[in-house]
Amino acid sequence: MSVSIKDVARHAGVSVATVSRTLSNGPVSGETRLRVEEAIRATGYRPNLSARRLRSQHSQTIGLVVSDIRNPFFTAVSRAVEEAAYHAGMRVILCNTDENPDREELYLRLMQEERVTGLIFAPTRTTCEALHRFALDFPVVLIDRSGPPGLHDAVVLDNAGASTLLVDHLVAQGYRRIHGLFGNTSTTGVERHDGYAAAMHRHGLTPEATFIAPQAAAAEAHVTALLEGTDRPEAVVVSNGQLLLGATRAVRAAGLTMPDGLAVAGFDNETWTELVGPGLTVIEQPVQEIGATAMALLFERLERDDLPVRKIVLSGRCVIRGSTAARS
Amino acid sequence: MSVSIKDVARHAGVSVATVSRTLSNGPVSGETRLRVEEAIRATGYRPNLSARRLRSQHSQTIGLVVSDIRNPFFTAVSRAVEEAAYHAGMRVILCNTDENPDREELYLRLMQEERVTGLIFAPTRTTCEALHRFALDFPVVLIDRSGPPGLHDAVVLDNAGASTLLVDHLVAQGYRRIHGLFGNTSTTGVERHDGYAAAMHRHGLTPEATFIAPQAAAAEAHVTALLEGTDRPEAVVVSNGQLLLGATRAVRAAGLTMPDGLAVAGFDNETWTELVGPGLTVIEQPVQEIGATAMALLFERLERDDLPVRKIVLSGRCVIRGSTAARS
DNA sequence: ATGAAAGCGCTAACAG
DNA sequence: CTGTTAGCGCTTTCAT
Repeated sequence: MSVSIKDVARHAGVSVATVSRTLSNGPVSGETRLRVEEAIRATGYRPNLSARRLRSQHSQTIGLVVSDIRNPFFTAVSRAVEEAAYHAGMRVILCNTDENPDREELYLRLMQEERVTGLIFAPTRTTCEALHRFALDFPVVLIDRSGPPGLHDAVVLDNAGASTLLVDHLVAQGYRRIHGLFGNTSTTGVERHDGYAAAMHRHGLTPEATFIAPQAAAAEAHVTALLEGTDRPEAVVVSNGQLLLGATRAVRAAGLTMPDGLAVAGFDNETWTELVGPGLTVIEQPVQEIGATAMALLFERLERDDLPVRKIVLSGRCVIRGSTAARS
Repeated sequence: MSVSIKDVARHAGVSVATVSRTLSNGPVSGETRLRVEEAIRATGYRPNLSARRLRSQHSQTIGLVVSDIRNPFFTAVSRAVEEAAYHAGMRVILCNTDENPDREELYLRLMQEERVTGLIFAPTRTTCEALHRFALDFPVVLIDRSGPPGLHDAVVLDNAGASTLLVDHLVAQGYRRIHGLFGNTSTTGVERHDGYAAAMHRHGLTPEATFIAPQAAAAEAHVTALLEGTDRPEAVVVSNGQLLLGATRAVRAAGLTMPDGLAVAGFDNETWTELVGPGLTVIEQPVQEIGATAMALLFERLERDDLPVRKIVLSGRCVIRGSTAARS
């Protein structure tokens, strides 16, 4: 058994209340304080957070539930969240759902049992729609994907706008037959598709889009098929880092180069996009800011729960590289 | 205030003990059980984990303290750890230290206050040596870096052996003037250096190694200087993914290609190493296995605390790619 | 300034 | 099978 406040009290010859006061800088005489501090050192006492939380009724804990921390987007966001938590004296519980609704549900329950102070959540479409059923009694901020409007605060990218940037750029570079590849589990994929389709129409072009599982292998298979097909597209727009990876592999495996064989543009400015071939044109998301803003929204709502529901839409930046060089 | 076991008891017309028994599948009559379950549903009751932990005196929580979750090595390890925890019904608290000893100390204290069941820890050299001072009363498994022998269980890569693989390969490919670049904050860097130096000597070559801060920018600056210098090396061995990134950038920035301008070999089989230039020759670490093994050691020690201290040394796999093609 | 005592939500004896 | 009760470690009145 570990040493408790009682042991410290005994050691210092005072009551537990006095120890507690010393710990919280309450009213304690200088001499007593010294004795208590000495006793703490001697016993190696460390407060028990479970007991504190039970007594104080707040957990000082933020939940962070994402699909997969290995996705660099979430990795970066999680660092920003942890940083903000650290400065607010809070801790973070991290959960990976693999976009699996069952696991999302399990972890939402866990968040309730932990009595988290607040939750930052990137839900699948499925759970997003069912979120109201959970009767969560702490504030939730959605990131990356937003739910039915008006229910929860959210921080998202201007997905449609970002797609537009990519399509406009490709068109300006002389590309016409531009295929789109989008993830099929999140609202993000849908929004990016819609922006793509709208931009294509505006340019008088015909969108040709496919929704696929958000994994590199799926994208690789699909792009390989496109490249082997009879009417190979000139360019492809790809809706996230994983799919971009698959597309890149497919182009290389086909022995082609960018942009001659296929121009490629996508989302997520991951480390490697700068290094592969002529560099990949991508939308850079303000990842750090997304995490920090989510935490800021959370803290504001904890202060005042009568705030209107806010949806913060941040813009992506188009990083232009060689994979979309002007069509010759 | 959230609903407690008391509210459920009142709602069901039973005592709190009966509710508790129902929750833990204790001896409760079928009819009562139904009434309680109904009450739980009606009230939306969720057990309070702080209270449970206080009462039961175990936290069902694993601490995971790493330098930076954005480092893909730790990202992958953390997923393996979380997976094992998930299956054992445990939670994971994740902390990033940025290799900062102050922050390490703070988080070690937090681990004590959380009364974690066990800790998985990648310490800096500084903290590693001072670890015994903390009097941690839970098992610790070190990963990636091991401390003074005999104190804590550890799961590490055969770093020296992996360096040897790289040097032997480079020499076999015809390279002689092979420079080494190693991180200066962890024991890992030291071991990789030692393996490199020993292998060089064995081949009758002179090691020329530098220890630098484990950041891409530092490696980029250093390799740029090497390339601009009068006696440019033929090849470089680089001790982790971040440094590898910096080295790659430097080669590109100098307008050179691999391996003609500079052959490059390093550690960590990150996604992009396959895609950049002719592909990078790297040591692939069994990341998933490292995390899983660390958790296995932890659980074993929880079962029996009289086990001898174990250090599991896993071998890396050398993935040969174009960046070290035979010297012409 | 200090101590005694209640109680946060829960589980585990112990009684019945 | 079920209820009563004590107590996990801590903070916070309420006295003194």
